[in-house]
Amino acid sequence: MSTDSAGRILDAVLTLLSRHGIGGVSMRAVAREAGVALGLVNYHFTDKTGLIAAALRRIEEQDIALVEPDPDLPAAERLRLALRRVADPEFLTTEYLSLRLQLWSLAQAAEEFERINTEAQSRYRSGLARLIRAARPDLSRYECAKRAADIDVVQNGLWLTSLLGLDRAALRRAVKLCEDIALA
Amino acid sequence: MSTDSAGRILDAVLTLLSRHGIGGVSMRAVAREAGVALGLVNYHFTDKTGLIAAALRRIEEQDIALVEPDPDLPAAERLRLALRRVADPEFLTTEYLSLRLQLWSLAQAAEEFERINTEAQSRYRSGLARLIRAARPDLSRYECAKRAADIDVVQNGLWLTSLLGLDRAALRRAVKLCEDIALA
DNA sequence: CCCGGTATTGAACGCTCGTTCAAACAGCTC
DNA sequence: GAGCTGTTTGAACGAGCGTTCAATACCGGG
Repeated sequence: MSTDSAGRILDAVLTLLSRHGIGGVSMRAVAREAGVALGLVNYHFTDKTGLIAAALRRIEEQDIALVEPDPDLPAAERLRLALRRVADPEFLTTEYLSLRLQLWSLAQAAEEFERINTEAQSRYRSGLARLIRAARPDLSRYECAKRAADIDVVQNGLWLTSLLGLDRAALRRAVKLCEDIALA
Repeated sequence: MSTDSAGRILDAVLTLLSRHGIGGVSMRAVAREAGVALGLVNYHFTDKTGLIAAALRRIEEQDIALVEPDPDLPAAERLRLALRRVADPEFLTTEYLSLRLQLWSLAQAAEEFERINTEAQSRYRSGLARLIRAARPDLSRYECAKRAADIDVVQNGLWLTSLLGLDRAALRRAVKLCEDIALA
């Protein structure tokens, strides 16, 4: 939770996005949720598109942090940690998953949103490839990128499917599948 | 493409949903896209929620048909066909993929949408399990359901990731992964 | 104490939204 | 052709939307 008004407004956007989808995000609803006056939203952010883009960038930063864990750990441990963290109860809440889904689906609404999305996706994937390479220096850079792409597919499926209802056992099997791909 | 006005209206909803997301679907935009007057939309469908729910049901039927292929083929062939069809160029167009994404993200907007989604998902998964069981009668019913769940994860990831940009080789590897899971 | 700029407020604007409805139109039977 | 039933039209309504803006509150430095 943020304390400055701009931060509270961004938090409000993400909360509403997750709760009701883009249809629930109006300038008035955002102001109400953030506990500020309507005019303040347009004071901090030029327009609605800029507001949503700022909220999008804020959440994407958290994603990148997923594949940049504690550098003091041994490489293999860092990789395993990163692969398991996507299935953490912390990230598999309905709020967070539906927020992710809403962010993805925003891409169709404006070109800027799509650019932010694909950029974050490729940053995430190359971060993952770097982790694999550190844990498995015997593999070529190309092979690591390939495996990162395959893991990305399974992880995206894991997120999406668990939003639609996925049992715990299937979830564990998916995480195991990712580890197998990374370390095969 | 439909010829009756109600069908043309549903087509218009799906077109607009895929093109601009839910934000692009207004009663007026739907009427314009379908080439009918505004009032006719509310004549065929009680309100906007009912309209979108009807469009949702229409597209889900196509999905179920994916796992119910030609019953004359041998079981193993039917399974392989179903697994490959999700990666067909016919289904991997941006229009269709972004439509799928929009449908998923609609679940947050109304309880009815969410119910339609999860219901279709479980119908699809059990259809897939039935195909696996027919191809591999030696497996237990439970094992087939497990494999269907695993394949569902990878397929969902395949769809979602290819919307964000996935190379052809990674796509082929994902399809192969599904076949390996089914026939292992 | 007052001044400067930054932060914040809420009323007001024009616009689009979803819904309603009386009217017109089409196809049909008698 | 009159009458009936089911379609189709577009104007109208009130509500909510994003944006603008003059007015107010806050606050550190002169």
